[in-house]
Amino acid sequence: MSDLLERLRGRGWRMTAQRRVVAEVLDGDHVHLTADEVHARAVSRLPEISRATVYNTLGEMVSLGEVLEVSTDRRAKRYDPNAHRPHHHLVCAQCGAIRDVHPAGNPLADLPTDERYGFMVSGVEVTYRGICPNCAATA
Amino acid sequence: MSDLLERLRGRGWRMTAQRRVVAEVLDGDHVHLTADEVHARAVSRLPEISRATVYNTLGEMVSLGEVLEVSTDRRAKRYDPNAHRPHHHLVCAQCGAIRDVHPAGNPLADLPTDERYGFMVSGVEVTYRGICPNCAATA
DNA sequence: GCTTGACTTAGACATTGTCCATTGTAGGAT
DNA sequence: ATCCTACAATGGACAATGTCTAAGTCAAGC
Repeated sequence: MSDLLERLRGRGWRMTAQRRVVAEVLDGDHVHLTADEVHARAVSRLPEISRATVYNTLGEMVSLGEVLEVSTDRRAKRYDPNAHRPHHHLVCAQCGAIRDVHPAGNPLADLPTDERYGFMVSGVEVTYRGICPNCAATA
Repeated sequence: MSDLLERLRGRGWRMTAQRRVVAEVLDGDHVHLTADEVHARAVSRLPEISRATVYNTLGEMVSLGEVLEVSTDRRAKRYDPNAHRPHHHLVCAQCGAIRDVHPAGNPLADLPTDERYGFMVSGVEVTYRGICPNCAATA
């Protein structure tokens, strides 16, 4: 079930109840929770887990490259466990729903040398914005 | 000098000293200040301008479509006066420097229908990340 | 079953942004 | 030129998100 948990264990992570819960909460496709949402769900399984621990644990997972930080809106970072398949995001401007997408083309190749200003360009994020079917129907 | 100021005046904006200062601070190319940076520079010209006014004024300019909100890092929104030529951003992962870039290609066309999940896709943001020449030299 | 260093906790603190009631003022009307 | 009035600015409280620290707790190796 939890591939994420397995990978973390394989890296010699000290396995605590708190970390297990955070990893379990984050597992899946199209999962993009904020730190607070992760905390809320973690609390429902492990009532005494603290906010600081959730933030720490998420931060460590990001450092290990097992989870991606995404910021599709300005309110809070979101955490995406799907770190091993490169992908971009499609965000509903109204309700904030997020889907992972895999566009054709390679944006990195589209940035000409004379537009790089001498930077060593290492990555690119693409965020598509629109209205999801749900919000379009309700509107 | 200030095209931005001219455009705003043309929209029937009530012109106050505060708004003038904010518009002047924001004018130029490759300008991507945070609200607090705008406030700091505005204060040096108009000591009694308040934070709330800067936030309000920036928000209004964004609503009018004369200024873009950019969030290249998670710390604070940045404001980009270059709203009338579509462009994307190249960000230094170390020092946060930002350049406007104009990549070839059209990312919107690269998103296949079966990856749109029924969304009405209206826009796309592309953020390139790398290390700027300055930081590369110091490293 | 100990020991130890890493992990967790609670809460104070920092940063960024928003709101509201009050005061001030730009720009049209007189 | 002066007055009015709606719109703008002020400042300070508040909210949301995230970070830090000191003290207590526990997983994992011996």
